[in-house]
Amino acid sequence: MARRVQKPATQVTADDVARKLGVSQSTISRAFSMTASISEKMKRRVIDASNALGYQPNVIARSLITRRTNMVAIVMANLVDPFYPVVLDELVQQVQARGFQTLLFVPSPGQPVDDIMPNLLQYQVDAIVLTSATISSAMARTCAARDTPVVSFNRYVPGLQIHAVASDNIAGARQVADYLVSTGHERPAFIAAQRDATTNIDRRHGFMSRLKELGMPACLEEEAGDFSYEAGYAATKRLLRKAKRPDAIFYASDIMAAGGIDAARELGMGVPEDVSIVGYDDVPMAALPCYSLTTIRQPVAEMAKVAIDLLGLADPRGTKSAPAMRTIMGSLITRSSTMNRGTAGAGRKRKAAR
Amino acid sequence: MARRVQKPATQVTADDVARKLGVSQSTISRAFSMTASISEKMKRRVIDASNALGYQPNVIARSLITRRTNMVAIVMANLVDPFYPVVLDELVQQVQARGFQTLLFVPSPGQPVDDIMPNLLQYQVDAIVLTSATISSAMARTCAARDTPVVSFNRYVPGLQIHAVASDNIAGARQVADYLVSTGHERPAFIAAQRDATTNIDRRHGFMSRLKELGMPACLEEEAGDFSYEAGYAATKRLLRKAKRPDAIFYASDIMAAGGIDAARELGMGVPEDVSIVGYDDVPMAALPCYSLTTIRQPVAEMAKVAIDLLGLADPRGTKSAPAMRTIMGSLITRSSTMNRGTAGAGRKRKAAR
DNA sequence: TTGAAAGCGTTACCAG
DNA sequence: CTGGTAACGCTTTCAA
Repeated sequence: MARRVQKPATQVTADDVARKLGVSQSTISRAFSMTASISEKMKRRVIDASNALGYQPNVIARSLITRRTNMVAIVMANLVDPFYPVVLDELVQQVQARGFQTLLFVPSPGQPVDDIMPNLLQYQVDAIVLTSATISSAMARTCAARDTPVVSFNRYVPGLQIHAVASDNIAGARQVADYLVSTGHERPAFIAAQRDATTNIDRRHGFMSRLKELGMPACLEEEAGDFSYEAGYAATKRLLRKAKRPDAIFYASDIMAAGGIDAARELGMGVPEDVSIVGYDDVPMAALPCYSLTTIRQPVAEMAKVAIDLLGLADPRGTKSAPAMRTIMGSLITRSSTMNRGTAGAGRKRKAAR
Repeated sequence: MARRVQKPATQVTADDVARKLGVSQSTISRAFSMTASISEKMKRRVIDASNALGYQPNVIARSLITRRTNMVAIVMANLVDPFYPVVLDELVQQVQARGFQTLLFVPSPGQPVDDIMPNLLQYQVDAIVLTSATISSAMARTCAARDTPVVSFNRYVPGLQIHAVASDNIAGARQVADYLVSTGHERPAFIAAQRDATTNIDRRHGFMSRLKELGMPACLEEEAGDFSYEAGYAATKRLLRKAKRPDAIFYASDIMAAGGIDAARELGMGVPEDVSIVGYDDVPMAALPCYSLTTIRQPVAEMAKVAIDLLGLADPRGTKSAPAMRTIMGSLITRSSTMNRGTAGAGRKRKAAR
């Protein structure tokens, strides 16, 4: 039996196609470019021969000379919170729709994003999307010097010279305050996540300041520490065990609110009978019957579109726009984790009278 | 005021560093290679000068000559099912831990993976991971010809010449059958997802065949159509409205089972009092108090490790191993969506007697 | 250990 | 419209 000769497994190049057709290698290149001029007939011959030989242009070699890799880096610091798979999905769709590919980076827990940036820049990505993560201003300058646009999704750092897209957290939180007051709640509380996250800061501030405007006395507050189910659960237990219990709790995020609902129920309290619960994000989970969570819906698809648009991928070497901050309006989705407690003053009586 | 000259924004190359140091460009290259021989002193000088100038090797240029991009493509057909974010997280961690980067592809709904493979191969990725997706045998041959290893995660196609990793779906489903029978269930049912998905086929078969072995009469069955909450919900409503109702339902996946629990409750039935519910995957959601779902836990971290190991990324141009199929044992996690209905025969009486 | 030179596979420019 | 030739930024022989 003849020993099978090992196939070289070397890749088919434009030269191979050129040789087969007896034309120059440049011609092969032109057949795959939409700007170069080439006759229809020749183009057909090249395409056919390429298919026959299994030739595909090597985009790595191409990007060496065009200086564009057609890759967008997406940094995802968090895949556990159910909000982020949705975000990733939308971002990737937007990237791919523009003919680009996604290079995904997931920092290991605790790893600062600045650490992975050099690595990422080595790959010569055409743009960078950061989700729930920020970089130092030094790193922002490095990116600017390289003409690599950066957009921060769902977070921003005031003064940092990069693009940013977020839902209007302040306006959203104000809507929650308006809604809770108009439905007769009298002792609202806020459960906070990371102190320094802009999402947390703005939602807290919008909520608190609007309550004050509405003449509501001091709002209760509890620090959960981070945006997790467990943190929301624990903070809620602490809060509801206090003497002066709130009749409504607004959380910095949906997943925290879910933990809150479960905590309240475990304490024998009804949601919304004893306490109304409001989240922020409108993750898929919020619509489940066991939570049926009133929340602010983040328009993720639109936010993703705006974010990718800001990168200006369309115009190669085009004018990089100045860092812009875009905030997009969310909308209040009312479900059954909240209830109308009667207009302020009439209070519980009105409900009982029905 | 002098008009500022526009910075060329050209990247710093090894040549720039070489010029500054008065050495050859090869020396710069050697300083960043761990195999090349270079004096410690020179290496220091190069590294220092590189930092000063902000030089970082261009990995794109490197990969053109090394023929390795250090990129692994991950194809994620589904990010909606909560099982997949977990999978993606683990896979990316494994990829990054080996010093590789992830090129992520999300096919648009309905787009066959075969369509995006050429695109993906153009990027010269060193390996490919497919999750809940399959490719044609022609495409598998193309990859083999290019020496690009492919592993299918959580799905396999018998006879297809690519690696595959999955939990032992047959054994897992058998465990469910054993458990339900031993806890006194007498009318088990199975709710199926896609007919052609190997996960569905194996879970169904393992369950059915074990029930038969245990002398259980014909198992009820309902087709949900796909692996979604909505499909599980709808199929459960159909099933529970029938005259002969099951006392336990095993679903092809957790998210379907969650839909099932909600459907049962909506019909006024108690879970587990009226019907026990069992899922498969052990997604984070399964542990929530409102579902507290009995399920088979897929050892995702271990599966991801095995999958990436199969790609043989460690040895460059090394011996590509023959296509292997690895199945990994899952474990039964019992929670309160199931209950003990007493040993068969004693049946409900025993429970009532307590 | 170091330098010079030859590629890697492509695009882009310049003649014809 | 087509063919030659010079990059792109790097790694890798081969000599010195």
